[in-house]
Amino acid sequence: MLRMSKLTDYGTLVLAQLAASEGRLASAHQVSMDTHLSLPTVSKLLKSLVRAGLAVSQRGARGGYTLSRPAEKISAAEILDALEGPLAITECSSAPGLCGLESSCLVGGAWQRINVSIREALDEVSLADLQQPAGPSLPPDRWKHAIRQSFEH
Amino acid sequence: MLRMSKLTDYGTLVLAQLAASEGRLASAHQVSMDTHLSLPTVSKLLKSLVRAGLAVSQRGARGGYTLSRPAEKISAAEILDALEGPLAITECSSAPGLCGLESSCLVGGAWQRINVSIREALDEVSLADLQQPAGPSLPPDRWKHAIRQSFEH
DNA sequence: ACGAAATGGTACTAAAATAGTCCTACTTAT
DNA sequence: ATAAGTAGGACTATTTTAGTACCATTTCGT
Repeated sequence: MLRMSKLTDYGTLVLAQLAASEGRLASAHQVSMDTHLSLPTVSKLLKSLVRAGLAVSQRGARGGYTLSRPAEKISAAEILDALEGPLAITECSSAPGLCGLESSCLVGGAWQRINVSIREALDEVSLADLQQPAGPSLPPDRWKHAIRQSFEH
Repeated sequence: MLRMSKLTDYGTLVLAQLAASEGRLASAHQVSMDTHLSLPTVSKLLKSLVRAGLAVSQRGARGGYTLSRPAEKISAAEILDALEGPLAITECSSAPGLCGLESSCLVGGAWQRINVSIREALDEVSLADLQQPAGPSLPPDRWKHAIRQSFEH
């Protein structure tokens, strides 16, 4: 239903691999081997991640990549932002005025509100969390009512 | 960041319009006028919505569409499902075994868990909620910690 | 100083998903 | 009978996404 691109998914793997390297420099080649993703793809992703400030690079022979900060301080939301850009759940929601139907739109900012909610929630999930082996398959019930509550004012 | 297709967004408008017609039949033509969306597009959407069971149709002259149930009983999750299919946030997450990297994948079911969480939350939002004029711009703080909590076990 | 091993940046191509339209068949009220 | 509708599918164009390749730049090691 809600989708993120394959590249973003791969990007998470790449970041997880860097996290697993614990501060040591890892070359694109190495990461490619470890993740079983093609080198050009890994390379492209690492470049984006550096530009976004999630990873840092060391150039030259013996160069490579590391995380720019501990995995605990990198949020899922940042990963999405880095690799998908600041796209919003609907086109209208990225900026006001973009939507020609705005005035007559019955739905107003509903999806937008949901989007904001999801975003804030994703801010609270770190790369370290993403690496954890599968937790409980069903999230707590509180979750279930969370978006709901954002509509009750 | 997380995106849904334009058509799904339009579909929400169409449904909202049907809801606004309060049980009276509305033709595709009428809905098209009211929403300012092109007739072929509206038509296509309405057909999908009928197939998905969210709307019912009356054929023939004077025919048209209505919601299959009150707006309060139609969830945002159902709308997504109807118009986007049961796509998941990542490819892996739609079915186990699809992902060739599964065994070596460090990220495991993390995004999947997030996906489930979002989905359940969206189950609790109704079409009627979506129609409400903008509520508070910032959702309650509880929200902020919701996904977070699904990682604490 | 030189060469090998890296990253940086960009441009390009191919494939897939999306959006949008059109046509024909079927149904029903007047 | 005819007009006003929906049903369904096929088709096309556009846009996104994925993936690759190329060349420039930096740095280590000898």
